[in-house]
Amino acid sequence: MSFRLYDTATREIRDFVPVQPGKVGIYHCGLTVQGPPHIGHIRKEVVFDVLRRWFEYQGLSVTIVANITDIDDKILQKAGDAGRPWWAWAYENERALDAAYEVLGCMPATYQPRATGHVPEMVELMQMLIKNGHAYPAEDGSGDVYFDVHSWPAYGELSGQSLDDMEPAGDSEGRGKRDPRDFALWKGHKPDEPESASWPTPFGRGRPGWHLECSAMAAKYLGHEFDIHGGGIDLRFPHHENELAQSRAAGQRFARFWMHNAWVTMSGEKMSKSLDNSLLVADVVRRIRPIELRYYLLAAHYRSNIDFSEESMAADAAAFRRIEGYVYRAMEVAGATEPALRVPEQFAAAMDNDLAVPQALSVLFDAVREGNSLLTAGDSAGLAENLANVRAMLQVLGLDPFAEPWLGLDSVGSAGERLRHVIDGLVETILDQRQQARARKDFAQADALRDHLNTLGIVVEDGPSGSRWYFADSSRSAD
RNA sequence: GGUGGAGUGGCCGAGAGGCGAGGCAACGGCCUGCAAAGCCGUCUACACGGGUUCAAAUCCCGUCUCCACCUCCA
Repeated sequence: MSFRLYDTATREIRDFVPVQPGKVGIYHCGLTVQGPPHIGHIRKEVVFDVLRRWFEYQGLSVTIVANITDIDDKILQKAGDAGRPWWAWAYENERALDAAYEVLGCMPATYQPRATGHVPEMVELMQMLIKNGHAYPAEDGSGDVYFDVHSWPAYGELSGQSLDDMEPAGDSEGRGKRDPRDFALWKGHKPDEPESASWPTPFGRGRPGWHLECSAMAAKYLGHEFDIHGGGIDLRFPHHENELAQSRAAGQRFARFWMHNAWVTMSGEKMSKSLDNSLLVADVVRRIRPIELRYYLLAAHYRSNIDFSEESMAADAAAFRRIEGYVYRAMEVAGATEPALRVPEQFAAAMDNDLAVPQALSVLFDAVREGNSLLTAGDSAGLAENLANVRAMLQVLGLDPFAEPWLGLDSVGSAGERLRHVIDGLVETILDQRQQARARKDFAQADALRDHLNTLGIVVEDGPSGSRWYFADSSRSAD
């Protein structure tokens, strides 16, 4: 079975055939770095990270380009409000975004081009569009350049809308547009904006108009025809619609597939700063382990909304711990088993079907149950095979606790490592005392020691080969 | 007004004409000194009203409710 993917443009699931055999080019809209990322932003990264891992599992060479929009109205406004230079503001939030990728185990993009670094490419594109009659400099001398939507009959094809049904742009009055639905390719410099936020062009100083940068950068790094263009579903219109129109009008084929992920909502409503219901990644990972947050964000199908609640996040954390607990116990018995090279067929079939992660997870859970039974039965050969399969599946999802980045994530040459070493020794001393108490059937003393560890947030499990312990709400440790 | 999506058991969440997805929680059993973890079992759901069909959560018609987008948005 081959990989099939839902294409927003055609609203159907189609066979995926790469432009170049053995290679996949993906462009997805990174972020406008106006603020630190919330868990809705990062869901998109997790979705595309799983997509990328699935392609790589199949032996394809993946190129991912994720842009950073580092200049726009809101960046200028927020930086101004904070009394900071716009470029410092943008860069600070870009680093926060990179930190969020890393903490959730997302592999870095092949490249993250910044809008401000690609002004010459945008100018070239505008000149071509003007020459072809698809764009025009504003007639009011503002320095704006607009795309002429009437010049492009296919306009609206991505979002299935026709020009006649569209509401005019809210900001169109008093500007030099021929039609209120024309959109800005370039924004002329305004006297009240910092000089540093403008670049020289044949049409005067100004700055990118948001949509143009993606067309310019996608073509530069992925070519005039590439495989997948992605982003959040809200980008479908206007952003992606406009990109598509620009690039096609400039003679490019552009993306073959459009892939859009759904929201993380709060009580059914979109997460947004204006509603004051955003959950910043940096805050959430203080109270839930990042690997559990990753599980929560990928456990639902990427085209379904996740309505965030503490309860559902806790339930998914418990579900993940079921998997993790098995992997730890099995690793203790089976030793350092490497992940299998191939995932089980049913798992692959689910992933091939438009990244049906929920179904893939049901295959994974079936394997975990079987593995737990093998563990009880003492079938070490069967266990090793099962564990290898489970880890192979987890690696595709970026959730293998024994693979990077989760392995030793919080202990790299740090004071944490030394502390952890000390705690290991202390807990084991107490467990030894408890074992001695159990041996002489002093269960009151044994229980008191276990209760004491419990109050410190340490869970003790007795098994046939001794006791093991782990933190009730953090990473595990084997005895 | 236009475009798109959703409503599934106590909760989360797949599926899309017929064989109980899966997880969390709860309860019962096994295991355990007792627990925990694990295993086995129980809880038979698809917004509402019609229709098609041997058979509908799934298809058709109608209704209700919710969400998103319509040039700032992951």
